[in-house]
Amino acid sequence: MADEKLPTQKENYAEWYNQLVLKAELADYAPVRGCMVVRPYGWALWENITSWLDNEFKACGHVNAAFPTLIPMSFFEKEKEHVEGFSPELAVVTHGGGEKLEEPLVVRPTSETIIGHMYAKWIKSWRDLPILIVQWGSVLRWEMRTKLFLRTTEFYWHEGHTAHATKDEAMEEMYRILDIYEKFCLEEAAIPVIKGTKSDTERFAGAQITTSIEAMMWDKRALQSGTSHYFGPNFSKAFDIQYLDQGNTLQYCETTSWAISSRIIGALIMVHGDDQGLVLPPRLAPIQAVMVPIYRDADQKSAVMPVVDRLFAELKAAGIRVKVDDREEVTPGFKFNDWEMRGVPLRIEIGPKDVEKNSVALARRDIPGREGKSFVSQDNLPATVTGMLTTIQAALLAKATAFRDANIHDPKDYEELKQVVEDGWAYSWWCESKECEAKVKADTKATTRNIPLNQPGGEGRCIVCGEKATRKVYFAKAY
RNA sequence: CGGGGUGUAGCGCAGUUGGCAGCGCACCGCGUUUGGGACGCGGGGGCCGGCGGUUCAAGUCCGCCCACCCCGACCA
Repeated sequence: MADEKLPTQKENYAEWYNQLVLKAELADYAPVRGCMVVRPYGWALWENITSWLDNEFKACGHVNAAFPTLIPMSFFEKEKEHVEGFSPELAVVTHGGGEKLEEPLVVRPTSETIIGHMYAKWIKSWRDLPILIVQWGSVLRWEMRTKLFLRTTEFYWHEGHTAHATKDEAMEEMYRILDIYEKFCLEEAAIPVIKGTKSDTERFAGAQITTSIEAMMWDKRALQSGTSHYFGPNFSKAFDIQYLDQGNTLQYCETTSWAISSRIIGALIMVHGDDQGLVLPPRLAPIQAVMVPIYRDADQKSAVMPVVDRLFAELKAAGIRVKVDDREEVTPGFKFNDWEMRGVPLRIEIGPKDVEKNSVALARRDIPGREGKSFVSQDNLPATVTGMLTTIQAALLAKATAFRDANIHDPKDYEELKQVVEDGWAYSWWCESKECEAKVKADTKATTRNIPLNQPGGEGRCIVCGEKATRKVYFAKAY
């Protein structure tokens, strides 16, 4: 239960975030360092995220499956970049059944290797392709610094792993998924994102191309909110994933993988949250509207509650995720604050005056205080509420988009870039050299986020070295 | 791994020259309250992070260890 005020976002953003996660009962610290317990409210939110994505994946031919948590250590050594990228953060099982294992087992940090191994068994012919499998589960990465949802030792996600006959098909798959991720962020999470390609230094270990969607948090830092990778034949060669083509020639498969993790919940918190707490987009909110009955005594209660019950039934029948807060031990005022902390998009207050006037009071979470309150008729309440939820969903996206756009700058020179990334993003021409990228990082701590797919065209001069550049990139400090 | 900090009731903390372990919130009971975080009265709850040492006596002094949090180098 929310028992205290949060620090404001300006006072202490990190502390605002931590306390919000705990007080909104999204998650709690687990007894193991860096691990979290996702509480029922947080998991309900996650389920709304996963079920939407699951539907989208299935709609374009993907199927779900499950692979083991434990992976032979030797699998990780088969792809050079992959093992180099992941070995620092592997958790390794050395004992089982009271005895030392002959070969250590890795708790999966991602499943390319074991899935590659299985694909090699399953794929013989061009007729077996493509394989489009998604695994829902959790993975473990030994992180040095953790933060609830944003970076935890164990986190939840889906990982899509696909194998194709040709490069074109694999590339198409990578971009198809990136589009789904973008659609999810815009339409469900109300988070504007930028689709783009990662630089070589920011690429996934073992990938030929890594694409990402990048979002701006309230503190103007960037959060990579989803990734989609093209591996070319890297993993196929490491794991012997080969097929016979129509001409009876043995070919290596082209593979991809892609993921959105429970980190996206951190993005929802940081993009929409305010000093009162969480603000959830209606399409993902576990509770879209909460009803708070108001009465002084038994007489008023017996007048109010039948109306509450009737309206609740109507709203529920209309498919709205609605809850009645009928707790007796706390005051309405407390409930207002409590549900605001939890980010419920719409509050419906019903008291004696409303019973008399056939009205209810609606309070929008995204517009705090009096301005967000309106008094509407009880007639056709489901339609009114549905309309309001749609309005709120759109308002959140519009607000987040305006905020992001206002904080992306096009610095004139390197000096200005250094200032800009202190409190925003820079969108600049870049020669794509590691040296210039490293210089920016060393000088400012900002990294390249991605090279957007959507380019202005033409060419310019690298913001760092002044050499010819053909593409623009986003520089920002990132989570 | 480096720097900083904290470990005492579920949470937040106080605890003096070493001398019966406390306060606020939360929790339980009863009553009054209820349109923006109500109040009164009465309760329950402790291996004081762990181990060792000093002492008649340790939450307090000394040593070692452990854990967690915050700030830096890697990552979705």
